[in-house]
Amino acid sequence: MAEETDRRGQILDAAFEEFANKGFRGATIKSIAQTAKLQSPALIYWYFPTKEDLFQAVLGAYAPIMRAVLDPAPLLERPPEEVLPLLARAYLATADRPHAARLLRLIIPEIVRRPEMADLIGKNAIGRVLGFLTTYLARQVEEGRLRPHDVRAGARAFMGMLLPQMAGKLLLPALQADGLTDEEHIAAAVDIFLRGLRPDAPPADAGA
Amino acid sequence: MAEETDRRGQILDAAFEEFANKGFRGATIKSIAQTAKLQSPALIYWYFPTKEDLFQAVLGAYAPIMRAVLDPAPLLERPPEEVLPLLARAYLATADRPHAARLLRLIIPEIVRRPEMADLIGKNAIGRVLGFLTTYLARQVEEGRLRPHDVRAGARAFMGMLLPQMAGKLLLPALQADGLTDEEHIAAAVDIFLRGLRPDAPPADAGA
DNA sequence: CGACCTTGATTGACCGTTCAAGTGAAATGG
DNA sequence: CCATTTCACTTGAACGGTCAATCAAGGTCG
Repeated sequence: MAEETDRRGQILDAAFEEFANKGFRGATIKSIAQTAKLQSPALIYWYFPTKEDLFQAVLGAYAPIMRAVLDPAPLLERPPEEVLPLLARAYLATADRPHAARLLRLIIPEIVRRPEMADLIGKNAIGRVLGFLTTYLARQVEEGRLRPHDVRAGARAFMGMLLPQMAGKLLLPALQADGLTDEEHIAAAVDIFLRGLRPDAPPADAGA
Repeated sequence: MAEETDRRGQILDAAFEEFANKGFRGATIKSIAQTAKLQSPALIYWYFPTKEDLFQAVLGAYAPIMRAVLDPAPLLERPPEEVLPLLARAYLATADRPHAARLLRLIIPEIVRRPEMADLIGKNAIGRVLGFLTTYLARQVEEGRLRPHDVRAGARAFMGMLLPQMAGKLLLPALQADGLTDEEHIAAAVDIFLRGLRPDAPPADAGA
């Protein structure tokens, strides 16, 4: 949209859409050229040496879309009652942002087929969110706001609780049949998680 | 393995492996024929009219692998402390069964590209597990073993808590870096979930 | 013989990619 | 001031390769 005058951006946009809809193999140079309204597919090769390079360029150009979700701000000091709903909301909201949703649909199948991409996403995206949550939970345990537990599992569990809802919006519309809204799910999930980790039986010798 | 004498089964096995490794488009009739050690790819067309039909046949032949996970036995009456770990263990164990793992790797990308498959999986597989969990949780709430809550969200949350661990085994080996074992994760997740839904603070005016 | 199975060669479509020829606007030179 | 060269960009046509699918011919049983 914003790139209509810029040929390179025009191609990048079209390639993004085509790759997201049909996958790397399913999207063809010709179909990308058509989506970009080029008169000839050959033009793509003026800007990108190969289809694979175009794919990587699309990834590089649109990856920053996820930055907001991946860098969960300096919330380390805020209490979980505040942080977790915030995180959950930001997380589920990505499925409502068309570009982010398309990026996810683009990435998921490629994770399955390309080990390097699985490594990249595992370490840089999911690993980072999980890493933040892990240190955050550990900190909250230290401060006595959560009971001691395996924070690696805690982080996985919290992130995971949101995944089926996410999948319902992104991939499996059938899951939305029961009409559970994001806010309802977030409220219930955060409630279960927080009650499950509430330090309601502190040891007698707990100091500050 | 068990089908080596049966040509049709031999092709089905090879097609399963190829489709799971390379996807529908990536696997070719020729590569399937090579994997099945056929002298000619044309033989495939004696048993299956088209590549698409072969794909559907593979799905039909190997889908029953997931039956054990999808039909969670008549556990409705057992208490959650018993049922949830059992369910979680059966669920995560599928990633260790090579055939089941391959089936999942086959299905996931096709869910993204084929809306009909998304519908099929959403309703028949995930929907069924979620459905069982929903009615199970509702029953446990009725019997006072869990506190009242939105059971739709509860079911999603519990299933979801296991997903990151599953993903680590199946798709994103990078997530296994922290060395969290299945049993550790199951223990921690079930613990959080059960404490989070423990009916330990009944409202004052709670009736029967 | 005839039903079932197997094969090598082939077809037509489409793929990613290349290429030589063109375009038009800016830079150059007289 | 205009003619000419230059160069970034664009185009249509074509190339070699691979794909799913076809087919006629042969083999192998009962």
